[in-house]
Amino acid sequence: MPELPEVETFRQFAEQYALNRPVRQVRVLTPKILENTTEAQLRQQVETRCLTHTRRVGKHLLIQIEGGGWLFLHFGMTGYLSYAQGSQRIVNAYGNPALPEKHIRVQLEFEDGGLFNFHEQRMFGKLGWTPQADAYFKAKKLGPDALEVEKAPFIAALQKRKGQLKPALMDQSLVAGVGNVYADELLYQCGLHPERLVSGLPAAAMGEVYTQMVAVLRDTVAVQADRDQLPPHYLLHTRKPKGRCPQGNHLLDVKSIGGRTTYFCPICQPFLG
DNA sequence: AGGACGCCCTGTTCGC
DNA sequence: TGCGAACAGGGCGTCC
Repeated sequence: MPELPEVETFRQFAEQYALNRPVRQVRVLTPKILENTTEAQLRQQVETRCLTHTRRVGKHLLIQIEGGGWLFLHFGMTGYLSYAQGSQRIVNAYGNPALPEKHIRVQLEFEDGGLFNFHEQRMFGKLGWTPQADAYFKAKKLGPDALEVEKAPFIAALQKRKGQLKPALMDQSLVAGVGNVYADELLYQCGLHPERLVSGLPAAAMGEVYTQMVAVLRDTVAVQADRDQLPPHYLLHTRKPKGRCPQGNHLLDVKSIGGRTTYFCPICQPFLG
């Protein structure tokens, strides 16, 4: 499930493998993955040119094309990148070399024979071409990136919200990049119940939400989103049915909140008004 | 208008 | 044993 740390890892991967080498050919293996873009348009915009820069806001990755425009990538819940050179040296993103070499939807072949692949099993992801980065982010109604936003504006935005805490944090227009898994993680680290109403939350608690959001996302980016390398007190290690709280061994509770499966510790995250 | 909810999609897991 | 139902979930459309 690519959230901010995974997509940041993809961005770094793209920086390493996809920039500054002329594209010989674009292969669209599954045209349905394209958004607001035809195959012919994509080829016309990318072939013979180099990719020059990357940008990321939340879960959206943009790669600038020499001479104008951007390639945009969204990874849905099963998307990832890979790179292959020759018949050996297959490299996968986010610290997971075991990802299958399957479900390639779009492939860039460089002049030097390198292959840069966009994989997406479940087809929730999208790829396409857009002329302007900022217009793209605006059209997607993205709020500030969760690792760029500062504390005061984050708290101010949260204070305007009603409803439950977890769905608010997952709203990409409030803050971009937090998905289901890291929303559960940061609330666990805060000791806050995911159904807690935002309206009843003191500003100090919102400050703690901010602090843990940034800490969890930074920690995860620092290990290239390889979750096995995260500290043992992280919930995501046991975030599964019959899993137990890493800090107290309590049986985790699981329920659907805002339409998403939510894991939390009923002891460490008690429900308060 | 903001919040709640159903749906898209496909591979895997579960239950009868 | 085998097959169909349930499930996972980011984002968008729809409804109130």
